This record gives sequence, structure tokens and C-alpha cells, in this order.
Amino acid sequence: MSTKPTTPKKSQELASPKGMRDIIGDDYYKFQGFFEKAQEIAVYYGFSPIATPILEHEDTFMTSIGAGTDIIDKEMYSLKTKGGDQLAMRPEGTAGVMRAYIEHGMQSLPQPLLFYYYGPMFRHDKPQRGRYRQLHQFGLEAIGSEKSIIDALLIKTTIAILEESGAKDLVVQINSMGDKEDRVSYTRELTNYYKKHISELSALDQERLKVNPLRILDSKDPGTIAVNQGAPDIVSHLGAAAKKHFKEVLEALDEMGISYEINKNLVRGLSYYTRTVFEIQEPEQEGIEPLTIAAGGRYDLLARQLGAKKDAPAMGVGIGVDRVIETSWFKDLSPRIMKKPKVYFIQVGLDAKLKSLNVIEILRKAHIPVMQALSKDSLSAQLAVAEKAGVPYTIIFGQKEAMEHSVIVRNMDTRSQDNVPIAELHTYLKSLK
RNA sequence: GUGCCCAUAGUUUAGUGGUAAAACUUCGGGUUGUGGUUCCGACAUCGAGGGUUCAAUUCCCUCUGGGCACCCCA
Repeated sequence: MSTKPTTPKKSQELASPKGMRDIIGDDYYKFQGFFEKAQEIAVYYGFSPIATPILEHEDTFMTSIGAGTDIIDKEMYSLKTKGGDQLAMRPEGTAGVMRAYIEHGMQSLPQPLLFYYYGPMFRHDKPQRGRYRQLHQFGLEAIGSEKSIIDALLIKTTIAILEESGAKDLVVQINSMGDKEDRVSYTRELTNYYKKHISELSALDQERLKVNPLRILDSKDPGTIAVNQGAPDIVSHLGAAAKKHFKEVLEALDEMGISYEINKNLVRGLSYYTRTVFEIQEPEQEGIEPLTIAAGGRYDLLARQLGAKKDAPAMGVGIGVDRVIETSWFKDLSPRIMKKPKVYFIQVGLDAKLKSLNVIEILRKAHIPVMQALSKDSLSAQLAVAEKAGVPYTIIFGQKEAMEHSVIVRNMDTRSQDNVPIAELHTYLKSLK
């Protein structure tokens, strides 16, 4: 077997791809802690886990999210497999969950079905604060009911997750995009309105008028904002059914004491939304434009678009976990797996080192997490590491102890030491608490 | 995708047209059985590639990565 000479790597090749990063140490625990807390809350509210593939057929996203949206037109990682399949890395979670729902015939189960999921999503964006090409979302989906209480349930669960993560005084921005017919008639009226004021719109907004007039509503252009003041209001164009639905959602939010603002300019970028849409912003910070940390809405038409034989009205939300973790209010949620070791194991001398792993194995079986520096030889060096780690007790295992089958347990605070036979070590450590 | 700003050891920062200084961290040692001290030593082809120059980490260009605004979005 011949080994190829190792070519020196250029540092460029050693960098993670743009907008994608390694998650290490404290950051890892933050993610893990958030995911555990979010799952726990979702389960209390009746959601069940689902994990769908990171890759889906590209068409699944094209037909659900919709051509004409930036996510599809500019930001999707698409690839052709060696077998010739046209796949794409998921830019969001809803399409995959709905695909799974239809594929597994879940329409014949008691409705609605409540799912939660979490994991990486991929969008070929230009990275910025809180904006990554590989981003992490925690999502909720409720499929199979058009009842307004479902909308309220998802919003409530989202708020509960964020509050348990440290958020306070959250305000939900909410709007209704109406049913399909409402949207068609409203869009027509809105377009007519803008055409009358076309000279006052920015070049960008004039372009948007051709592609997606709804987007002009949340324009940042000062001239356009002025025009928007007099623009027709979508809420007053809702049909009777959608209006009733929206009113019920708001009543439910009132009942739960959730504060909200009706934002008639809130239009979501994904084209599958109908009726309820909502967003939750991060808290205001000086000189920083607040980011959206959670957003979602109702998508009653999606199932049919994807090929289901009957309607499956549904509601979903995605929480931007990267953004939540970076907020000032995020409190560290330590994951359960992280047990803080209370014992540091020190060995001195060759015999002791050889027997060390046996002692550590005894501790492991007793569920006592242990830190160690087996690679070090000198006692003082190991004590120094234990000191820095802030571990309350050290176990010292040397030549003499190895022969006597005992260890020294040292209290790092008081520096007092006890000689303990290995056979009794387990019970001794338990008694220390 | 467009525009502006940035890039020196693991980290935070000096500095210069003649191949780099410091602090902290890490590693080794002074101390082959007892710790936050102290002392000594080690660790950077100055993000990558190209150009100008006798000479570039320093000037110019491109690329890569990061930040910010726009676009858009979680």
C-alpha cells in the first residue's frame, strides 16, 4: 500500500464554507439546551417529533414555497445526484413535513397532527448578523385543522418556548392574508392603487409592482412608506370566513394575555401562506435593527399544491435558533447531558497510570463523572489543572495506593485528605454529595 | 446579488518598504508524592494568490473569510 505524499493544505481550503460555522464548547451547549427545552415545551402542548431528510426533491420546494420568491429563485442549494435526481437542501422545514404527512397517508389519522422538528436549514444568502447559510430552526406544524384555536396554540407554544429561554415582553406582529379569493381581489385593488401613485414609488418598488405587489407594503423606501399610508387595507378586504377566523385568533390571544399588534403591512415571503401570518421580533437594541426570531402562518392550500387528494389546512412556525441564542436575554439552558464533574482523577507513577483506567471505569459504572489528565505525569501539574477546572474533589492514585488498592480523596477547598479503599470509593463519594 | 469597511500567534492587540513586539492561553522545564505564586524556554512562512520594487507583512489588483447597509429573511 502506497501512501500519497501529503500536500500542504492552503489555509483557504481549511476554512469552513462561507456562512457556515463550527459549533463548539459553550455555543454547542446553548444550542443543545435550547433544543431540549423547546422539545420539552412542545411535548407538553401535544406535539410529536418528526425528522425529515435534509434533501428533498427540488420540486417539493418549488411547488410549495413557490417560484418568484427569493428563497427559491436565489437562495436554494440545488444539486443533481449521480443517479440524475434533482434534489435540493431544505431552505425551511414546512414543505418536508407536509410531504411526509401526505406520503404516509396521515390524512386518515385523527386530525390535526401536531409535529415539532429541529435541525439545519440552508439558504444561499449573503451572511450578516444573525444570518447564516446553514441556519438552525426549531419548527412546529399543526396539520389537518382550520380552527382558529390551532393558530392560537402555535403562537402560544412559540411564546412559551421563547419565554422559557429568557424572553420578556414579547409582542406578536400579526396579520391576515385572507383566503385565496380575498388575496386575488385585494392584490388587484392594491395594484390599481399603486399604479395611480407609481411616480412616487422607488425604482425597486416599481419593479416589485410587476412581480409581487404585496411586498411593496413592507418597503423601507421613505416615498413608498408615505404612499402606503393611504393604501387599501387587507383586513378590511377579508371575506366573511377569513374575517371571522382572524377575529377568533385575536380573541384567543386576548384570552391568553398575549400582547400583539395588528400589522397590516406584514406579508410573508413564502407564497403558500393564507389567513394568519405572524412574526416575533428580538428586543430593541440601540442602533441595531431588530431581527425576526420567529415567524409563521397558516397554509391551508399547501397540501393540495403538493398533490394531496383533499385539503389539509395547516399552521406552522419556525424559530430562528441561531438568532435566539445571540439575543441579550437568552439564558443558558444547560443540556441534561452536561454533568458537571465533581471529581478530578490524578495518577502518579507508572503502576498507578496503568491501573488508572480501571479506577475510572469503576467510577463510570457508579455514574460519577470524572475529569482527568492521564497524559500528564507530575502531581503538581495535575493538581494545577484540577484547580483551574474548579473541581471540588480530587482522587490521588499513586504507587503506594496502587499496591494497597486504595486512593486518596482530597477536598480542594480545605485540602484535607482521606485514604479510601477502592472497594469503598463509590459509597464514599456518594456520601460527599 | 450590489455597495462600504476590515483581516498580524489559539485569543486580544503593537509595529515597520529591509522577513515582526507584547499580554493572556497552551505546551515543556526549574520541582520523579501535593494546587491558584514565581522563574526559564517553545509556538506567526503577518488570510490566499498575483503585481510594483534591489527588497513587501507594510503599496496596488484579484480571491477567500468577517462586519455593516440594501435585497431578502429565521
